[in-house]
Amino acid sequence: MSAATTEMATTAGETYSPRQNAVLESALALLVEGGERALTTAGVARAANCSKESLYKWFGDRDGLLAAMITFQSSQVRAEPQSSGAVGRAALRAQLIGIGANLLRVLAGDMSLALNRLAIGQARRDEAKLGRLLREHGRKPIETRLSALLEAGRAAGLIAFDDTREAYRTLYGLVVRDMHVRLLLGDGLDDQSPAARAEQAIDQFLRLYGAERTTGLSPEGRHGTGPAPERAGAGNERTG
Amino acid sequence: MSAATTEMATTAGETYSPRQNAVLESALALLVEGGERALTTAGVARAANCSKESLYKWFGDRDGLLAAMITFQSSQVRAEPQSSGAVGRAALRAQLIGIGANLLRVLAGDMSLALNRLAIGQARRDEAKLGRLLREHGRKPIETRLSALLEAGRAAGLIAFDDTREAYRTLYGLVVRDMHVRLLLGDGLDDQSPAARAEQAIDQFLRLYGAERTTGLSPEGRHGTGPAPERAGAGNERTG
DNA sequence: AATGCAGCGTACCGTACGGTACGGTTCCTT
DNA sequence: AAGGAACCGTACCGTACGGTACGCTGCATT
Repeated sequence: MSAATTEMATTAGETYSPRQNAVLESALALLVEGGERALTTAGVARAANCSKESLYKWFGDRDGLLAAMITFQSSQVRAEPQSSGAVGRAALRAQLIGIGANLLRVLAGDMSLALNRLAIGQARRDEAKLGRLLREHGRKPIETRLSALLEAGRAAGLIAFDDTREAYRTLYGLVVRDMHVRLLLGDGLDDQSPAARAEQAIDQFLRLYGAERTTGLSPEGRHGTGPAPERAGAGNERTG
Repeated sequence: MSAATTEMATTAGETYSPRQNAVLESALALLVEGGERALTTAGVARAANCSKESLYKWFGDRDGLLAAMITFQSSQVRAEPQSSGAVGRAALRAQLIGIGANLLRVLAGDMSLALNRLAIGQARRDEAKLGRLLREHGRKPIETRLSALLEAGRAAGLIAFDDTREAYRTLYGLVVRDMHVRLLLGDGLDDQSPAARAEQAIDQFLRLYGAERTTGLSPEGRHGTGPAPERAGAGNERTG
């Protein structure tokens, strides 16, 4: 923190000076510890040993600070080097399980939960600036990476699907289920380890999308989306 | 509002008088419209034409009001009469699709989103009173209902699973995927209709758990949970 | 050495909110 | 008719927060 204060830090778009980074880290720590209510401008200034005036000069206002925290945190996160080895059946499975387990660990992390709670708490019916930022910086990357892997698997003839996004979402649902929202609501983690959970989910996914051995499926059973019986649900529950 | 102010409203646990119900409805409307920041005691009092003093007498403090809003809202929601007709293959599928579509509609509703945003925004790493309330009142019911249906299907030999909760969660994940969190973060709805989405998901679920026609699955492929290769994920992403 | 800039710490201001107190009104009870 | 309970509307209080202004220090340039 003392070495090089002069270096400008490649100011590309949303990058900040080292001093500002340190301040943002303090703010993030504060957020993780005490939630949004702990994120007062005075509190951040005190925790980071900087002046409120500097905060406002650097980030504009409180919302700017919150936005900066999100972009900063996501910039800190670099995806692993994408081990793009040749894809075999087992290798694909292993890679999917690895990414799935990683996803679970990320979502269950204190930092991720705190930022998601912050963005969700701010979101209104129409406006959701922080939410958009978080979707853009937090979810897009993993979707891109997973989608690429899925398409590689398809190219290798290991899995079959028409719509990549559809397949990705199914995979996501099988892996994460309702864990994320439950954690956001303060529930505890599952007893199952991320690796075990991911393995189970990936095996289910491969059972649905695998193309290695033509199972005894009815021909129309693969991506059926035909007109449904509709059976309009009777009740009127509203409290998910 | 004038008719019967004397009737006590079966005061069982968390029930309120008609006047209080009306106040809570106003508060909920306020929450849906403007988010948590719109939920000031003065604002609620003004919107409901009541005095702040009454608010504090009835609900204790602001947190008590928030809790009351959740319990009230969930009390308003009664599950549909559970059409417990005889279960056939098609009937089970139709019922599952109906419940799934209903679930999607509920989760995407303004009221549900507003309450979830409220509870999530309040939640901290340790304390999450509202979150627990919401999980208890909002999610338990549908889990119970769906689980009962699944077990009925299993009893009829239509589907096979060991752990009901596991099966329920898989179903939930296939139906909801990441839609809920995306909506909470302010994203728009999918273009796909709830009914179509539910149908697709249920068909996937039945493909995984269906027992009607023994498909060409490897014997161990059903609920495999054996020790995994572990492949510890390399990266250190944190920003879900 | 003189100058200037960036930033720290503090004091300050206006506002908005949670919570309380009080007077007046309506309606029920006796 | 008298008394009282519930409740509305408003005024009030203390606090805490977002945002601004100012004086001071340390460092870099020249």
